[in-house]
Amino acid sequence: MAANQVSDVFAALADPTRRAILARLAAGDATVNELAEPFPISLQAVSKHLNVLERAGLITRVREAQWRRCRLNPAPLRDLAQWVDQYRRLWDDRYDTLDGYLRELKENTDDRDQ
Amino acid sequence: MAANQVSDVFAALADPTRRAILARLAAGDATVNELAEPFPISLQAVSKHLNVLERAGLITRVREAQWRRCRLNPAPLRDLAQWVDQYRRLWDDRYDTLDGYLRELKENTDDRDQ
DNA sequence: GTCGCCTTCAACCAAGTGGTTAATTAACCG
DNA sequence: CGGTTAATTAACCACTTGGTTGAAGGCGAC
Repeated sequence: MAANQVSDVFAALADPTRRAILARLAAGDATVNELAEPFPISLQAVSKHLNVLERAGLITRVREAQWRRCRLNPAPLRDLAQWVDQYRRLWDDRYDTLDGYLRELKENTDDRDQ
Repeated sequence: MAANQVSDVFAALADPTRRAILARLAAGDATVNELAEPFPISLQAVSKHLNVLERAGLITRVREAQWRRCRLNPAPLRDLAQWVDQYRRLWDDRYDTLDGYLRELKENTDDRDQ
């Protein structure tokens, strides 16, 4: 995962509306109208949020007749879980020494990005 | 974890400089000057980044003589790991049915925030 | 083709962000 | 006390962001 992609994913998740959209999409695909329905903002604003999520790779949109169906793409979330796992030893008491050694080894080889 | 705190943590992590500062602090406490040294930006800019990290709860600063020592606080990262774990079933094949049931049960009780 | 629905594009606005330089505060040292 | 070092605050700037309204594009139905 390149550094700017990490930034894009974090930035996308920094907005509560976008997190709510993701939560909705976790339950299944939806159209833009369906996604916009719960929010007190304009459809255009939701469309902008979807652009941000798409640029971050968190969703994909496919044309389906006159609708554009949105689908959650979990890959960046998986990468995020890996990223935060770099820091697990800082809070996880059950993080044993061998496990810690392996993770730090991994940090120093694959994980050149912060 | 309140919704705005989640947002603050994600927003704080959306900047590569701030992620690099966290990575440095994971190796041990440091002063502002020590943290600023690797970056091509002014000390004041680093100080601003530290404010953002502090507001997000990711670091704490304590006065020590004429220095101000920065320390990483892993709690928000732990919360983040929990947040992203809500979505684990979407990418993890080894996510079995019982585990899934327990997690969704948990989502519907503690995790009212998106 | 024309109407209507779903969605996006364009232009704008207020507020926030990441950076700068200059000034200020805080603490130690002589 | 005065000087030095560490760090923050203040004021400013260019750019981004999240929202708005209005216009336009795509597609199906008639």
